[in-house]
Amino acid sequence: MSEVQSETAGVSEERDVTELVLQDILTGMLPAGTWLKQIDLERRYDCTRPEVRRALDRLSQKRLVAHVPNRGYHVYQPDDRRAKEVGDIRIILETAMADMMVANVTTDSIAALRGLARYFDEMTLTGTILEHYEANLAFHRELLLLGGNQELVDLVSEIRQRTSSAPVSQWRTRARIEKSGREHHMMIDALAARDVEELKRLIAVHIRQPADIPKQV
Amino acid sequence: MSEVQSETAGVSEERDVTELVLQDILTGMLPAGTWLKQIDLERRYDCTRPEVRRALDRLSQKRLVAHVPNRGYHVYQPDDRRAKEVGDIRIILETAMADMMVANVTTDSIAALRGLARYFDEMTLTGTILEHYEANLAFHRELLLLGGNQELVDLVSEIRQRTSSAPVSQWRTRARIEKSGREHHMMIDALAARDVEELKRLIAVHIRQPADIPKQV
DNA sequence: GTTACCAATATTGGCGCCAATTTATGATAC
DNA sequence: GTATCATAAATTGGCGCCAATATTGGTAAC
Repeated sequence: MSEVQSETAGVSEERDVTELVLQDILTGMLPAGTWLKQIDLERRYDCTRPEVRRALDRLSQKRLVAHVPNRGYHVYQPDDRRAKEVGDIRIILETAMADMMVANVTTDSIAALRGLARYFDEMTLTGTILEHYEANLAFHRELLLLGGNQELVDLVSEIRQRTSSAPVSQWRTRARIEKSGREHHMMIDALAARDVEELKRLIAVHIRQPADIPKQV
Repeated sequence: MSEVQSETAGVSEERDVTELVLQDILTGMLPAGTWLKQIDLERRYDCTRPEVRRALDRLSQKRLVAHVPNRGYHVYQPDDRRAKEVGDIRIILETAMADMMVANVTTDSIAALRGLARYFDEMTLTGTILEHYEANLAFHRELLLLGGNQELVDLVSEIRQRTSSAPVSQWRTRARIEKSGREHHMMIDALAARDVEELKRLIAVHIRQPADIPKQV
């Protein structure tokens, strides 16, 4: 009864292995193409074999890792065509919500968004990759929530993961990250000004991540 | 060695249990709210415990069944709000593709669609619920394929399953089904006429499934 | 020196058992 | 007669073992 639940990081032990592997893929700690040997994961996350297997199965359902029968699982190699298509889908969904967002916006939600945008900027400087990634997610989640379609919010979060498995290539330059931060604030401005068309334009540009990425030869 | 593999449906034995459970949910053979006891499924599909568990885990990831720890899994109770939201998402995605569809349409694709629409009509009369469901899926898949976004096709197929778990309520009346069949052909007509706006309107109406369903009191 | 084949090792993946928890049933007390 | 508690049955879910398969390294032959 009076048993201590955990020492310090007890909660993290409790957490699902799937989440841990997912995070390591998203942060680039497990690069694309890496073979995920069950024994390695077992030791890495200090968990049992069935837990590892369930995590791998779930991630392969989400198409984040690929499964080759009798060979194992490896991190999905990002595909240019797929990345573009997922980007297009996100633009369709998120710009379609722009009207609703403007209709539902309040001073409170503006304030909340501004706070999340600032938090993102902070994390750019002081946070870990994961914190930064999640700050970005939180902002876009809050923004989309204004659309009033909960299912759509979840869906976008979901498909977001499908190509962000290439965090290195997309978030490489500091210039790009800082541009993202500015774009967040510009979106809030457009929202406050009730300018639907400008908001749509900004969302599309933001998702497309225009090719200012220096082609490393 | 000369052992007979199976009596008749030998191939179906080889198939994934997840698919089988999914089909039974979709066809209404396992109604919403049903508790899916592992032993029952084990016997029903003649498979092992781990197979059942993996199937249940996958389906709960897809939000088709709900998991209550230490209590088991049960078929998801369809939620009106969610159903509406998923419908809205489908309308956004599928109407957004209308321009591309019209741009990419050929006489061959018209012919293929016409064939699938006719096949759907046939299945209305002679097919099983599953065949009918799949004929419908095949038509919409082929239609969406014209949009040129493979990821979007898969995504729609996926989210389609999220609410079609209430097949009874949506496909109840024969009148509604026949109306669906006619709408398919009207979509093809609009496509052949390169009429984007009409196509969008038809898609929206078709997905929305206007309330001609007799409210059973 | 190189290539092909075979053996040893490592990894995957299927299967079943047992502990923990929950639910149903029956008995007893009020 | 009803409510409550205890005991028994059933169900879930965690864990580990073992067979099947792929990979790697070594050896021998050309």
